[in-house]
Amino acid sequence: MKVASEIESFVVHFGEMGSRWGFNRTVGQMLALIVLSEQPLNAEQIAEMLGVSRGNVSMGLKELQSWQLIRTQPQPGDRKDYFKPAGSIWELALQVLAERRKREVEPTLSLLRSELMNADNVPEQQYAQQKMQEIHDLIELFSRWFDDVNKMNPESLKTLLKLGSGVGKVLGMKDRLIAKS
Amino acid sequence: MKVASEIESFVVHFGEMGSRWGFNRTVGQMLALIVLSEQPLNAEQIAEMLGVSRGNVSMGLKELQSWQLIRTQPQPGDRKDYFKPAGSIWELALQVLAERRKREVEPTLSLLRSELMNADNVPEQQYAQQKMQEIHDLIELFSRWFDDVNKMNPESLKTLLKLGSGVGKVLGMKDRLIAKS
DNA sequence: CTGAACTTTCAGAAATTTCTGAAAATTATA
DNA sequence: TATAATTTTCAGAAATTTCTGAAAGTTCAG
Repeated sequence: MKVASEIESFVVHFGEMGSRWGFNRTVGQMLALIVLSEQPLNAEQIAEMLGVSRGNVSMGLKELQSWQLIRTQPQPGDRKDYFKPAGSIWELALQVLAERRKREVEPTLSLLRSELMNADNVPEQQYAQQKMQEIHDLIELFSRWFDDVNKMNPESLKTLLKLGSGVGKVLGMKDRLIAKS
Repeated sequence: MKVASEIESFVVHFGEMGSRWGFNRTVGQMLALIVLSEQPLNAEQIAEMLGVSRGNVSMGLKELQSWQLIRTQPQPGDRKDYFKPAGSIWELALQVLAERRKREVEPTLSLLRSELMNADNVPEQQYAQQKMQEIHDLIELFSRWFDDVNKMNPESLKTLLKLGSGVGKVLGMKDRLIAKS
């Protein structure tokens, strides 16, 4: 791989991690490279730096665009497409979560809803149906929570995350507070 | 697959999803089956129901145990191992998240820390290093948050999730509240 | 229009992951 | 201790995913 060795190990590692986040090794490495590069990169540069084929890079770029993680930046006097991250690190992370929810969580919720809708009322399936209901409710709770906090501005969100379970202490006071207001 | 058809489609779907959560299709299906089954199941029953080999089930059970998602339950008068979920749906979900953090997030944080530690101070890498620092800080923030809320009891956690960004409104009142207490 | 520059496509090859099933290992019973 | 019941292991087979690179497609300047 033709990048500074300090960066290489991160790019490689990020490739491995990428596969946990819904895209394959090479796509993960491509994203890492684009994020760490101050200048936008073209397909040929990426292929060269990662030592993979031009065709593979083309497919990977398409995938990263479908995730809305990168976008093109026209370079004056050059017909090639140059790519840069579609937002800040923070925005990219939220975008990955949002996209995964759309691609994975929504279909699961739909399936569970329709299963529970058409459920026959036979005793030997009641236990399974109850578990499916619990799973549905849990996923929906997480999903709604994410949807909600995703709308917050990054600074508020950071504050919220830093507070963590400390929020619980504040919550305990909420009723009292509201009564006083 | 030898299970009620209402359950089958969920088990199959859960298998697909499982692969996004760190284990393969069959392991995902095995977990779904064990979770939906009121009675503990033995390896032979699972192999039979999913139509996979006994050896495959043995490996899958080992994996689910290493994730601490299932445990054995001795059945009087039967030498076979019978498996059941290691906790409630809620506990299993948190366990998957906790395990993934241990297996994926921690190594990434370590790598980033050591990269940033040994970073040379050469100008052409400053941008990349700054991005790595941002990624590190973001991951650490999420990680700490999760660690923290993971310690909450399920009921408080549910309340917190339901409140979502509504917490923001309460937070704005926090200083005032504390001043009054 | 023509042709050079660039990108995309996709069939087959390569790499990787998962699965099988028979043999080895383990465990309990008599 | 012998043996029957059960689980684990793992080499090779099968399935799946990813990658290559040449051909087809697109775009645009002249």
